[in-house]
Amino acid sequence: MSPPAPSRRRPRVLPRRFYAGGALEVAPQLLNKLLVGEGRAGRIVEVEAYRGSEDPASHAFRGETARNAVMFGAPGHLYVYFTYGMHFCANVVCMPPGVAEAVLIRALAPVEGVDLMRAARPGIARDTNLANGPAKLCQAMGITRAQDGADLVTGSDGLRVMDDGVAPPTVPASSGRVGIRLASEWPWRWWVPGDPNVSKARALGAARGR
DNA sequence: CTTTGGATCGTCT
DNA sequence: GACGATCCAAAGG
Repeated sequence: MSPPAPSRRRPRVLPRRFYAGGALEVAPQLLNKLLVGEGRAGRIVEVEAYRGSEDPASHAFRGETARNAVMFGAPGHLYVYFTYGMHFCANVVCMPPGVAEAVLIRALAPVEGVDLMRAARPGIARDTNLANGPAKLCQAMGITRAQDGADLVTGSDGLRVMDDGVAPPTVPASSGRVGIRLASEWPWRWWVPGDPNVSKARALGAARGR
């Protein structure tokens, strides 16, 4: 009898074709992948899908502007936006140029460079509070509008998404999307069941999973 | 533990 | 001129 195969292997960059499909397929597949950069790495444990023209909650719903231009570009790039006058949030762009779909990364489990994440978020006591929210993880990873458009496949801007062999959950937990008014009931939020780094959503309707 | 309000400014109407 | 794909501290149970 040999022991069970280890779930981790040397991390590999996800290929461009990983992002070729729609946000609804890519989002749950991104769970347990690694966001790597700036000497830091975090495992993606919570995501949300946004679909441009068919989704009234999407930044791309009303067409292309200077802010959301990256969403209309090639897949595998990072769309970073500024909101609430002080926060950044990061999305992975899906689908071919001209079709604006993206996956918002909502939470990371810190994996590497925790000291750097702490330095970027002074005053945070517990590791599970370093990146358990879309703006928190940008702060922890050092992501700002300077990384808008970063290519996550070539890593030319210092950021990559990698696969270390940990599979996505067979049955991810899901619920409606957080913090939006229109179409908030659409079940396009997914997370790794039971992970302590998943964000604490404010008042949210019945969630499935855990 | 939960609830509430303030911070702060780019973006689009 | 209004409103966020949010976070945090403070106050109450």
